[in-house]
Amino acid sequence: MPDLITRFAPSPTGYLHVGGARTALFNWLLARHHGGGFLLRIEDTDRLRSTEEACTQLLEDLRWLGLRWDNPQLVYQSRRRATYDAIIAGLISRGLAYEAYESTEELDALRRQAESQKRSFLYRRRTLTPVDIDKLRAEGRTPVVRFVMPVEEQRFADAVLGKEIVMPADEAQDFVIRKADGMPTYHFAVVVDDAEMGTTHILRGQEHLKNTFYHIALQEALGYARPTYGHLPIIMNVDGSKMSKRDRDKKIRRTAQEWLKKSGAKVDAIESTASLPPGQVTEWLADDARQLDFADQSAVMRVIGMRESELPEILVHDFRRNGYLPETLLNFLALLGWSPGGNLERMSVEEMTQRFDVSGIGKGNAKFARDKLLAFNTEACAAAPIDRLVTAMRDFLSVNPDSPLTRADDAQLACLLQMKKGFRTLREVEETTRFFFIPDEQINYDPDAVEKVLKRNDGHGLAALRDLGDILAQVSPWEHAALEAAVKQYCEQKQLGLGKVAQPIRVAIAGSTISPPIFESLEFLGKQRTLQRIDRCLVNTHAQGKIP
RNA sequence: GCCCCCAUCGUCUAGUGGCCUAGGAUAUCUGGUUCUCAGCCAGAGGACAGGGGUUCGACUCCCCUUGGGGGUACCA
Repeated sequence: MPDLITRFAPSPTGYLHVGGARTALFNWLLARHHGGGFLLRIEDTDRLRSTEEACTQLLEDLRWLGLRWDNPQLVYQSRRRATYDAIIAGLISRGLAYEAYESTEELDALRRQAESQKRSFLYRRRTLTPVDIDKLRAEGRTPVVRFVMPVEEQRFADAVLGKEIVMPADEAQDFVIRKADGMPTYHFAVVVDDAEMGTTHILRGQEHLKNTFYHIALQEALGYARPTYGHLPIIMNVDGSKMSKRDRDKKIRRTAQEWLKKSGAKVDAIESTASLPPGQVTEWLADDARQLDFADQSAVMRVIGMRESELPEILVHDFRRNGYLPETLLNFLALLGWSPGGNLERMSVEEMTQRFDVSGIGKGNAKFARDKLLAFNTEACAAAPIDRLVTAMRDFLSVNPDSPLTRADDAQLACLLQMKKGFRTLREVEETTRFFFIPDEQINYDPDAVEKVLKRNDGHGLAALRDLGDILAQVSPWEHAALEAAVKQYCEQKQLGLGKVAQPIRVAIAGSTISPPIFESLEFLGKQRTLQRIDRCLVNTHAQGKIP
């Protein structure tokens, strides 16, 4: 057994949040740095929020990031009821825990009352006679179990904050350890499981700072060793708001409402086009508290013409779908709150592991600014060997199955990646090269591009395109060097800059003013398809009139 | 309301009493390169929240104010 054991203990509520990913990463780095163990546990004691699908998604994200856990058998808290119950029975028999019967409403009233007196509400044990208990039970109340918190000062040393955190005796209160539905609360399960799993170090979010007093009191009552605690600062949005999984849903909701207003379409049109059950979108739009699941979100987005890149990236899965490399995300996340010291920033996973140290973790909250992540990703992609990029592209396509690039073979992907070198994300590669894989007749010409490049200046662009169609037809072999030579010769002849000639070809083959370098693009597209697209473009543009 | 944590360029951060006229990254701006987008190259501007102490000397230590964040659940 290694002498340092960390763990990551998420609740399965869907794809992994970047905040959770960072917590996992720090625990993983700490374990790896010391040659210790990193364990995974699923905290699914909230029956309403936990689903099996969510759990699968969570594990998928951790695997994608490369954060491997060491326990082949995952620990699910929901399957450990018997263990918890036995320990709770022991506490009750020792007088360290007891049943309490107040309803939620009664407790709320007490809290409000305390607040009106400008103090905080603390639950302390009230003595109940057997007669009282019979009466409460007769009323049909199901008790919770509360732990008898010792009324004394509690303190622990926080490894991240670098100081002792103290709770004075008069803040002690008896907290719930078993809910009325029989499930343990988080506070109880976390303490028991960490002890049984041999956890020695716990890095977790700062929202748990004050819970730690409950946990150490429980550890003392149960004779467990106290792990080292470190509370991590929280990751915020750039505007200072909390980064929430709901931001995604909110944004889709807002865009859908705008779309409905603008297009004048009915809600059920969205439902039928997206092939969702009738009423689902209607109910979702009517109720702010509702959320669509991932697949349904995508379906709605397709109908209202919303692109993935318009969504706030909150989940690890969002970054995967938008074409970031996992190692880049890890590097960036690590630097959100941790610094190895000095000016070192770009690090491989190995370097991070080597240098990781809890004392280098910052104490203040950090805002999640994407532009720096983008820069990291650009650099990492530029530095990555081509086969790494092909693998990453395959992975990207596996979570973007609608992309026409799924039809490309590995050699083609490698070629695209090389043509687009300097790209920022794999999504950018996808968006700027998908025209290669779309049937010629499905190329849409961007009206602005057609106007600017082909029609403006008395149709010089169109004229050039017509000439080039004939010139390109003569080029052999169909390779970028030969193509370049032919086109440049034409430029010289006509006293034209290359830009005046390349752009019309670009619009003709890609439908827009953006593509990989033009001669390589022509080579990739092939002679026949290039000439077909030029013809089609000429015909289409003529059909719209205004031809010189 | 009550309790707790935190505070360096827009953002992420380096800095642990003199090395700081505060370093890096990113973003921004200006120039250059290029067939588009991106990239690349060169340069510029930009921060120690405020006020008190302590000290020969404070970005660094202490206190207060302000600001930000968290908790205050039979959620985790």
